[in-house]
Amino acid sequence: MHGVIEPGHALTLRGIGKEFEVSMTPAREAVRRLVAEGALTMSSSGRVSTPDPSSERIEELAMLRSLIEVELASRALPRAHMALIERLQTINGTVSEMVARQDAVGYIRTNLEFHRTLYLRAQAPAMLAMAETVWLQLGPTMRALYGKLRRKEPPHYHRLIIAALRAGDEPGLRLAVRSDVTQGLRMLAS
Amino acid sequence: MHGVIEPGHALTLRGIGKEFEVSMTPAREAVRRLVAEGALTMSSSGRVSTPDPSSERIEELAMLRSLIEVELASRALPRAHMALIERLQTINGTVSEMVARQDAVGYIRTNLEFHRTLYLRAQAPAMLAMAETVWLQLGPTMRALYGKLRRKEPPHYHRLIIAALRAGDEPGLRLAVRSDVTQGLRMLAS
DNA sequence: CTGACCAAAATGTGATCACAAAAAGCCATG
DNA sequence: CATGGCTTTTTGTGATCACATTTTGGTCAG
Repeated sequence: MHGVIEPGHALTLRGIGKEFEVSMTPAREAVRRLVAEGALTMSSSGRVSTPDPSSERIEELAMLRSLIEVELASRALPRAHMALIERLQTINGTVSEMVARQDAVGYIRTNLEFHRTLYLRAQAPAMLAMAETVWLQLGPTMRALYGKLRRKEPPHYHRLIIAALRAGDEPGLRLAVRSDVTQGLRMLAS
Repeated sequence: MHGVIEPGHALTLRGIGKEFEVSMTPAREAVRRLVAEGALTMSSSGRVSTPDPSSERIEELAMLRSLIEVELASRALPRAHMALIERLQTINGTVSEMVARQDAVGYIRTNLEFHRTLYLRAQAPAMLAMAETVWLQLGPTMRALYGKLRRKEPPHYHRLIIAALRAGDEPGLRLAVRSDVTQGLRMLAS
């Protein structure tokens, strides 16, 4: 989810087992789960690797993020108090720091933390779980994306999200979230 | 997914293994996958059972169906030719037959087949997979719902969907799909 | 240098087992 | 008749093994 592993990287059950000092059985169960969630892909022969989605699939996943996360943000809006907004600003500061430090994994992690913090307020665990499933599928891809666009400034749309939350502006919030989610991935898909 | 098992039904690894004439290992892997997809829930002690979602969770899942399936239908619309519409009408006839026969499982299966047939035209496998994951979570619940409302007439909104497809009416299609998806589940959630 | 072929190594699968924890019965006690 | 405690049974977990298949690596012919 955090882009620690690049797209298309192959994994083996025995390798995972050795890495975490367990036998093949727990490694197999973990891999099965991750495959079911789309975090890993399994070839016809049973080998697993991180997904390397086509641009069409990336576009679909971006649309799913947009659909689900806009709804989550919208549900979080009426419950977003000052303490939450301040927390989001703090996290956003960390995001900027990661950008300045050129830390791809740190950037992805804190960026997702920003979104998750907001969406937790929506009190919608099933929808949040679904959103996180999509994040899982996009993890390696987001890392590759970060390497491509070499951004130097912190995310613009995060500021718009915070501003819309502060103003209680629902249409503005929906637009800002959609833009933030779509922005980077649209570039990678093309 | 088809409501063969009622909500809250408990399953055991050895029982599943015996039922399908395999050892515990394949049963475990299947259960792990189904738990990851939300088709089964796992207690803290590792026992698995069919989900029996709260009304809040049902409402969330209905919203997810609505968000995803409206988009799928919208994408399928420009590609929906006469052959597809006729096929949908045939399936819809089978749905009516299942309603008349009071066959809950048959009704759920053909109803989902109606939706899947339409959405396949959207050429969006990731979105379709996500929708099917939601169906999986709602399977047992839909069976319980069918027992509650004892419907006698075939689904009204399916006709609206077909009519909108025929007319190329996108707003009408979106509304019809949203209504069809929400209709039954809203009743169960309350 | 390239490609095909073959041997060797690596890998996933399914089965079985021992063990600890949890659930289910069961019995005595109030 | 209900209830608390104890025993028995059931259940999931992790480990290990044999086996079939796939992948890999190297070698040789063209």
